Amino acid sequence: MNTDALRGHMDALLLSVLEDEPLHGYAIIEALQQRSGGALSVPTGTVYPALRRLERVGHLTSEWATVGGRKRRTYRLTRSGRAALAGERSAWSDFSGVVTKILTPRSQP
Amino acid sequence: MNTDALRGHMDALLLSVLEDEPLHGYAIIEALQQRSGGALSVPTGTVYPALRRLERVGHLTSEWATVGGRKRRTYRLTRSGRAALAGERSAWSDFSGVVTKILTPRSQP
DNA sequence: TGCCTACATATAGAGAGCCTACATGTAGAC
DNA sequence: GTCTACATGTAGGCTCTCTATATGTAGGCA
Repeated sequence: MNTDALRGHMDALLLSVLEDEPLHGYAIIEALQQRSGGALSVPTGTVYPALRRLERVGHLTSEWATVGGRKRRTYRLTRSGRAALAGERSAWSDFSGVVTKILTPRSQP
Repeated sequence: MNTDALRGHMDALLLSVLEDEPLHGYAIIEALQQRSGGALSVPTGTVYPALRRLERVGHLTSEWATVGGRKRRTYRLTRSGRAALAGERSAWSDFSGVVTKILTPRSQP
């Protein structure tokens, strides 16, 4: 799937996978892949900058950890992030409803 | 609604409103507004360049007409455009399914 | 007569955000 | 010793949408 279509919805996806538990970047990519049934393969060059952007605006916080000799930066939703997620869900609902409506064929009007 | 979220889906919408009948740019904008129940207000600076782009790649053809002293450029789907529309619908179905799945809360897993 | 709104098309410049490609390094399997 | 999986990050480019502006006609109204 062309993730270019995700433009503008990436934030929602990232916030959503972080809702239940904190994760590091690599794990987030895997979570997106699993939850999409393998359809979504988001490149690292998209995820890492996006996570930093979300942290910059206050929706995420991060801390470094070392697990098995590897350094991980684990991201966690802030209160603001949870609010943003709720907003994104609502926006997605509206948006997808409108697009679906317009895309639905109306052969016999 | 923020039409920036439409990035990547605008083509699908334009092709879809042109499916049943040829329309000119201004009428396309009104059609999008009506079909969305007033939620979508796409600026002219988005629609006109997009139509030209779709014509350039062969999904649309256009011809000038004068109606009531005003010049209109009426766009019509080509065969390639119909095929593209089918592809866009399928892509939207996949895309929205994946996003909805990931955004759906999973409180009790 | 002059102004305003609706109709109608178009371009320039800016900005956002996603992409590809590359850089760097560890751990463990073979 | 080499390869794959794990793990993070930056640089530069590209596409598409946005805002703002320009141009012009038709018709209503004062």
